[in-house]
Amino acid sequence: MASGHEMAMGLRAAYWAMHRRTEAGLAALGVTADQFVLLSLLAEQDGITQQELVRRASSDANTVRAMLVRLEGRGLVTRQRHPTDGRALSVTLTRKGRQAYERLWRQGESVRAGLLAALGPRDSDTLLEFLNRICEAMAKGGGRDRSRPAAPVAVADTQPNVC
Amino acid sequence: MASGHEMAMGLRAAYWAMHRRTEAGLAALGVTADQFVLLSLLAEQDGITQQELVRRASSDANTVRAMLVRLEGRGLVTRQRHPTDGRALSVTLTRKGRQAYERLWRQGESVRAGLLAALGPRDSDTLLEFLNRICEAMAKGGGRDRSRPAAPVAVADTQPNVC
DNA sequence: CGGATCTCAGATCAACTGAGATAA
DNA sequence: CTTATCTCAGTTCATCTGAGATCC
Repeated sequence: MASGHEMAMGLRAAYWAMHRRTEAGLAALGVTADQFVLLSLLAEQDGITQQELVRRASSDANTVRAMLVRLEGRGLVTRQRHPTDGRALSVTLTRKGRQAYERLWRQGESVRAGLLAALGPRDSDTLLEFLNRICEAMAKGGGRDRSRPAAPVAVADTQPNVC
Repeated sequence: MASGHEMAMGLRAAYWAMHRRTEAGLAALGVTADQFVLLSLLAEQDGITQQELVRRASSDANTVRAMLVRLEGRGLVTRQRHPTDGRALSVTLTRKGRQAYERLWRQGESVRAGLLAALGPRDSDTLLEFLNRICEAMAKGGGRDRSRPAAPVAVADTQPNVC
């Protein structure tokens, strides 16, 4: 019978094993696994704001900014004022960034294949559902709020959440 | 149908959600979530070597050393020469360390309860099995070996592995 | 005005590299 | 001699805090 502590340690072990393998595969191309996450989110939907990247990458505003500054310095992304919201920045992959992303994606093929092969299609779906439930459970109540008293009466979440 | 990329992102999201909640809960007691992992491994089995901690914590020898130096500086652990292997150090919780660990453990109760409640006992077992399979799959082939040409003909692993 | 988005400075920690000491 | 364990110096990256600018 699994304890909460075992689940936590198992999650940790699996995440780090995956992260290290990804990192090792991508290192030759000069991009970290975390930076690749940002690039892949931009490849999926270009022109989203930093805030959106923060949410989707399960990260932090300052961290994402620092990473984007590095990526921008290497000419992989650009940041421009958002057309309708002057506070926000709209982040886009450059041509070079997209080419780099495609190479990185191919480089990570073996990791993704390994994940799928480890569980098979059926259990992969189940795992994803379990992980989403955990993410939701962990997001509730412990989120270290950086927005003051939280949204008051948000009727429905219009934005798709990471969980 | 889940893709390898979705599994990776889901694993990332779940791990970080859990990690952040743990970190937030433990912050008041001046210990990071990663340091707590070491303390909990020592509470489970005292007197193990740094190398053993590295394996069980899914970490790195230099990282573990740095963390132990901090913990030792705060009087939570001690390190002494291993009785039979002069190369190794045997790490132990001090009285203060064990007391701190017990407080930290209680502080993390809500996180562990949240994990269990999110899946229930049956699915928790299933998740643990999935995570172990992923960990094994990721450990194969991509481990960035720091031991030269790898063990040659190890008949059976005497040490329990993290995966 | 309050709230959201981003910037900047600064600190801490974790992760890693590479070289070396020591012991098995 | 080779391998394993740990030490040490130094680097990079990610994370987070807190203060402030700007815009909605």
